[in-house]
Amino acid sequence: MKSVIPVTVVEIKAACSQCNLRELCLPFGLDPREINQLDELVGARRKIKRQQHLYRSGDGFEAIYAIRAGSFKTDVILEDGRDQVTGFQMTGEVLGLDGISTEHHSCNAIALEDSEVCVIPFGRLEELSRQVESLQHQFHKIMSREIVRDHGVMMLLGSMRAEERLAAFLLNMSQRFTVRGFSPSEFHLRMTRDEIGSYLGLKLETVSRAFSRFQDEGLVAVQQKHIRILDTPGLKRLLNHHNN
Amino acid sequence: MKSVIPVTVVEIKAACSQCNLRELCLPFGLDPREINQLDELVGARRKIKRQQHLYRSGDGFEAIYAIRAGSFKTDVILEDGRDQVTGFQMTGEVLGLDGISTEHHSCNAIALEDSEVCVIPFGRLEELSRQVESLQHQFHKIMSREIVRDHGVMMLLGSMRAEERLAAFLLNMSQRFTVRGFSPSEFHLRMTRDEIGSYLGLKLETVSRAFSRFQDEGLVAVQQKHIRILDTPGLKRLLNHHNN
DNA sequence: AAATCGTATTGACGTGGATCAAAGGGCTCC
DNA sequence: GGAGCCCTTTGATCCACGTCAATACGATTT
Repeated sequence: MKSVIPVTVVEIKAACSQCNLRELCLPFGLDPREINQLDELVGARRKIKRQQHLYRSGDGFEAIYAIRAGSFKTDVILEDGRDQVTGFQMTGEVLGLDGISTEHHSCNAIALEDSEVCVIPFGRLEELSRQVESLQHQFHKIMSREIVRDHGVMMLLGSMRAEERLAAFLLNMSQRFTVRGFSPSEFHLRMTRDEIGSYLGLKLETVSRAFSRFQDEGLVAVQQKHIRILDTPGLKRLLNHHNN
Repeated sequence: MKSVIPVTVVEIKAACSQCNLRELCLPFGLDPREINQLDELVGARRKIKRQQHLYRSGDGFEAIYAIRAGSFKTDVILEDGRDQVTGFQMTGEVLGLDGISTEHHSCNAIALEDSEVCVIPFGRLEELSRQVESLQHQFHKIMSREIVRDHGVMMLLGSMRAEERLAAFLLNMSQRFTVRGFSPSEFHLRMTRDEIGSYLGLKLETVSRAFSRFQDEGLVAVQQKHIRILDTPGLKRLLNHHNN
């Protein structure tokens, strides 16, 4: 348990204009004046400890969240207990879009590590995006991107074999780390094999075995959650040249 | 081939105000004056013959489409030829949202039968939804609904067995027919076993066998594409009581 | 530094759905 | 209204992944 530390005002209030993630996030494409307007509506930041929920399925929907630091998973749970991880989210990505349709969230968002989000009250976002065309458009792009991403996951779940799924996953992670200024070839996964498996529609043992196979073939070096990609073209080949 | 019939003006121009699908579609929640504004931006209707593309992956994005009559499938195709059906769309549903994120479509939309869509130029939709709050909100709901739907498909593909997937599919179709005023228990599928299989991540033989099993168990009566659901609770039981 | 617990790896074996194959059956298009 | 072709069904066999089980590893706690 953390001891009680006085929180300074600058920490409480989000400020897109100062944020180095703004090129990935909602402010993308806005001019400085417009970003200031966005600053005014973005509420306080909220810290979420590892394993804690940002929101739960069924919660009323009031805001969307931009990830300021850390990472999350989203999942859906069936009555009989089965669950499916629907995505992993990194800094600059937006959480909570599922809640718009029914005014209630339809999935759970759980922090994979101690994280921080910017709270964006949705009513006020709609209001501002009626005034700021570029914000409106960027928001629509973010929603559309989520739809396109989901189609990619369907392709993966519906038509790929285990090793292809894992290769696609690793390449995707690599690409997203790269965009954020990290190494494309070496990174730390924040999720367990079980969570990767759930996302990829595989059992954790199958994920583990696929990692081992990749390691044997010299494609990656795996040490628990630490991944070093040794042969990116090799991984890509696994995806495209499916022996049909 | 239909003979050449002179097309009247009222047929050419879409008119949401006259459309019996407006409660399912973009005009939902708008007052009569607002619907008239929407009428003005919705372009001509466009007829798409069975098996023809409404748009293709890679096409530039200019408009979204509301299905006025008929039905569609969307699919994604990989370089190696594998394809994945990402959805089936019915009247009142909106197609093309995938194109917003990159200004290009990322999937194909193909008519399952002779169909007709209303063309909604996207730039003008954004413009109007800056002025009409209820339109803006309805549009956001439609996009969000698509995201939630996709999560459901991921759940299906990632954690369900073949018969559960087909049961979920049938119940979903039934529900959507019901909303449109058709029988919940008796309907005609417009897609082939192969397309159902692609959507559900199964081979067509598996789909066919699952249908036969359902028939043997008295859950449904299947005659090619004509489906009669005999035991809805039975199908639901298949879904929820997964013997874990 | 030992104890504990969650996470990961690896092996042996079972099975659900894929694959291969063949035979009808019903649309579609002349 | 008939020919051809696509679609569907069903059977036999195979294999990728799931299941069950044991062990090992690493991080955290005490």
